[in-house]
Amino acid sequence: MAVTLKEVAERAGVSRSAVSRTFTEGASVSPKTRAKVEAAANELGYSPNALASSLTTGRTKLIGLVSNNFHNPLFLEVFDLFTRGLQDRGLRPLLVNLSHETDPANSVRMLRQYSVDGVIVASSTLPPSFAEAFRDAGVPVVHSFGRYTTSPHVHVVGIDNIACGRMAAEALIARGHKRVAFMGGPEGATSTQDRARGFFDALASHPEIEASVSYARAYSFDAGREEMARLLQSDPAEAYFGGDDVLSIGAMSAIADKGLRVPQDVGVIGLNDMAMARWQNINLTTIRQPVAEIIEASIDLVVGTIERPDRHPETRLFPCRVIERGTLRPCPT
Amino acid sequence: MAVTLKEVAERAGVSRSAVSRTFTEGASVSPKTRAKVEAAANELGYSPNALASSLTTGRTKLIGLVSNNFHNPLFLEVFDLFTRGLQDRGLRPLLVNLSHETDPANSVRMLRQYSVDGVIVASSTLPPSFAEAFRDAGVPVVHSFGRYTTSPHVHVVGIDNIACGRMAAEALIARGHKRVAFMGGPEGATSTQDRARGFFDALASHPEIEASVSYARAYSFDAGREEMARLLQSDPAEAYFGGDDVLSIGAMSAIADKGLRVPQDVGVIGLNDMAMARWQNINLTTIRQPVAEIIEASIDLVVGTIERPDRHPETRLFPCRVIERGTLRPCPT
DNA sequence: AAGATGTTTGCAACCGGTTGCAAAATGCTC
DNA sequence: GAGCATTTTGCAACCGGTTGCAAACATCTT
Repeated sequence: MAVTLKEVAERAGVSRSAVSRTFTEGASVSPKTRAKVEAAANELGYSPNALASSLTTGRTKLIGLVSNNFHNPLFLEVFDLFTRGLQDRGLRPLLVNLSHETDPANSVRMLRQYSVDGVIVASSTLPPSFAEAFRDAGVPVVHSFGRYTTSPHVHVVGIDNIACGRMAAEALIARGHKRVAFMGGPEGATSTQDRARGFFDALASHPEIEASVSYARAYSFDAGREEMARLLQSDPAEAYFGGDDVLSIGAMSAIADKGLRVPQDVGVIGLNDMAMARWQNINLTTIRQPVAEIIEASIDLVVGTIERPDRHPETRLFPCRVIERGTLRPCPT
Repeated sequence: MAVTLKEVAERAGVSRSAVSRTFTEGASVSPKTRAKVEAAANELGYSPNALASSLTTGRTKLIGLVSNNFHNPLFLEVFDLFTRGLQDRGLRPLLVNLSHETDPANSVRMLRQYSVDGVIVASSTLPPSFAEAFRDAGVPVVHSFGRYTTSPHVHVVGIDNIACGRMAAEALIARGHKRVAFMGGPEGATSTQDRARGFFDALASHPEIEASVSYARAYSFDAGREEMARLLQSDPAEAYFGGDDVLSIGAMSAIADKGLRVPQDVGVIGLNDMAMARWQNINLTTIRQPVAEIIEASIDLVVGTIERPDRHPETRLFPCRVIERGTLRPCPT
């Protein structure tokens, strides 16, 4: 079915090597043969088989894009940016949906079978050991939206979740709240753990402020709504740091159902700044995660590691900032 | 770096063929050699190179998943289901983000370079000619969420958008509305054209009902909001069929800002039933598109076409149904 | 015009597998 | 244990490319 090198070579009256070289960047071909080859290739509609060439070059230009966040609207933006960013560099994303899988062995084996040049693990909930399994298998890897560790074994790109937690606490303090709370995602998610830690760190120097914590069972609307409904049954806090935007939106839905107003009765600050947060009917005050920068850096890093595999593991953290909208009362002036 | 067939063969003391055959379904190997080979393979951590074998078998198990809908929350569900469904069948999705590209030539060339076994075009806005370009190149293809045509040139799986438009009109009529309107997505999108057609078809037999139409510039929150804000400046209809859920949610935001209530002052019915539609703070009455069934059928169809490439183009349309929630007043009894 | 230099070319081996074929091994029957 | 059918095995060619190497060719000196 497909046209091969050999057919082009015969038609152009040259050797197979000549054809191969015409399609290889920086190979030695005279303008004359190149012209002959290109003419023949056009007539036949030839384009080289990337997989066959990968056998000898050792490069497939395939990048495994591994994620378990297929229910978080932020990740639609993430996939959009990753696929575009990779395509712009001539790379192809091979998507792996982890869903409930937590053992990296299968993913590692599968992606090695396809000889991916590198892997990007895009997840804020997977443990660092997941990405490390790829490194151990000799596959260049970066953990995007991953957890910061002081002695990383793999490249990590993301935000400083501890700093974000702190930032959220400070935002609530600055608004004069005396009873605040952190409503996290699942307790096992690394991002939740870190955000909680930063949140309470910042509050440590404010003993006058009462703080509490609870965890939703998932980063989802329903979980946020349920958890907030539960919280509102007893004595709720004045303002909540929701571990994620969707969670916060769910929480706000429970607050509204209870007949309370946001931000007058209960304040909410989210995290992520997904597209939906700025919808006027949601208008969520939140902490913005610079998704585009994180993704750019992740791609740069994986490409860099492909070129120099022994490169030292690096952590790139991007600063977040509070986006003022309507779910937190203004700072007293 | 990677372990090869040859090394396993040497270690097991057998020929390369023997090793190949142990990893090939249904090949002839004695239990004894199989055991030797498996032992050696385990010790070395060998797993066969899928790309190399594809050279001779002609199968890569790669499926191109082509889409331009990276801003529609429904498509997060779509990608989730596609990736899982493909993985469950041992296939690997190679994701292609079309963004602004409308010429299929590049995608076709690229996916042929990677010898994908088949392609799924997942888009409700691309014209049929897009998928046809793959078929013309000899690549098995199905257009998922595509437009129904009476004499299809490629497999199409989706919904009957004309029937959906009709269903929406009937829902509004049943509720006793006398002034209704269709607020579509971009006028060029095939899905919008068909939904409009069905909507007005159904109204043709109800001359007493006044109907109007307008188009938002995109299937997005902002576009829906803008368009509805414009509509509300003059004399609005009693109830709107929004061409899509996100569009409808945007429209409702404009309605709320104007101080009008849904459904008492203005009714809204959407289309898709994306996860968000059932969020209690949105609670959108909408027409449900059976996404999971569409995706299952798409995968079945592309797999079937890979096995029998000359298979006659087929159209599989799935029935939609109205999901009653809170944005349309109840039917008078 | 011969020699030195640089460029272009084809040969042949290789990348990591698969597979048709014939030889070797095995299992059965008598 | 010979004779036969059946299964298992290895050889060698092939899939569609790339690349080191040496020969062929072109270009430039002197």
